[in-house]
Amino acid sequence: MLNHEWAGADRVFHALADANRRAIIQRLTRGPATVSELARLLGVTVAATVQHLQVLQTSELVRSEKAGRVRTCQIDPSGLRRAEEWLRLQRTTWEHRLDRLGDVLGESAADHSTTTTTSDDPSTTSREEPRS
Amino acid sequence: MLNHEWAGADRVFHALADANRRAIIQRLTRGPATVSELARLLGVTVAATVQHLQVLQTSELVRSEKAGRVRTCQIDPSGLRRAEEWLRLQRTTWEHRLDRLGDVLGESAADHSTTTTTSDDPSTTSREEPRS
DNA sequence: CTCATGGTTAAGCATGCACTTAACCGTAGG
DNA sequence: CCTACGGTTAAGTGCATGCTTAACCATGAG
Repeated sequence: MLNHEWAGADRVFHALADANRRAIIQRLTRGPATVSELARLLGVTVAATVQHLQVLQTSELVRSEKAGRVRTCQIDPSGLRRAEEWLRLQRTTWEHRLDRLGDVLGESAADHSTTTTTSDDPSTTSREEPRS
Repeated sequence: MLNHEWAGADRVFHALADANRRAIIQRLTRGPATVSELARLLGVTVAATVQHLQVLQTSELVRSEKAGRVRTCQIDPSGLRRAEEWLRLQRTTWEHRLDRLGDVLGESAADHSTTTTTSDDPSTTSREEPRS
């Protein structure tokens, strides 16, 4: 149930894959910052920072507004939440399977058709994006 | 506090950045699978699948054992947990900041030196990896 | 107006990455 | 032994990515 809309997962995780982008997020959790502040923090050009910010914004990890000629960036929680939920879903699914498996082993402790628990469910999962 | 050891974060998030690797994880939460099963699921070569599995293993997202000539893969929860915790830390840090900000706005509602809450904490965070 | 500051955009480049093919190894089964 | 199957490894290829420089736009200060 609630397979939700893991469409954006690709964007979010791709954004999180870069150390500098994670550093931006980490910084912004402490409070808003301007583009050049972030650039100084990362030790890269302002141009590079802007590119990172574009990625972070399209994945809904960061929001930003322009006041005068200064752009101020801050955290957008929706992206973080999405990633967090995807991970939690995977972990809980895995844990529930272990629970069921424990039940079976507890009830009929004699019969164990062992690791052949595989491949008996053809396509229940429905991939998120079968790649482009 | 508890800045822990976000060293492996780079590996984990890089691993999670690929849609096919996430598909592997998603599949393995339902139960173990062999290499060729995963290859068939992804619609790519067995060779490509092995490469993905190497990435997933070094980031502690998947474990695997070889029995005879068949390698069986399953979830390794430690990687998932690490990623989940990093995200949770960022989100909670951000939320706590909002709380403190709410306190200030509640107590001394008159004085607001507004959005200048920025840049007054030079380097409290200590980057995880200042990039190679 | 003029200059400086903060940001945006466009190439260009070098590296990394996902995938393929192809040769190869090890374990069954006949 | 011989063949088939599951997996591993090594090149090689094409595309994406992260960064830089450089030209450019817009706003604020003198």
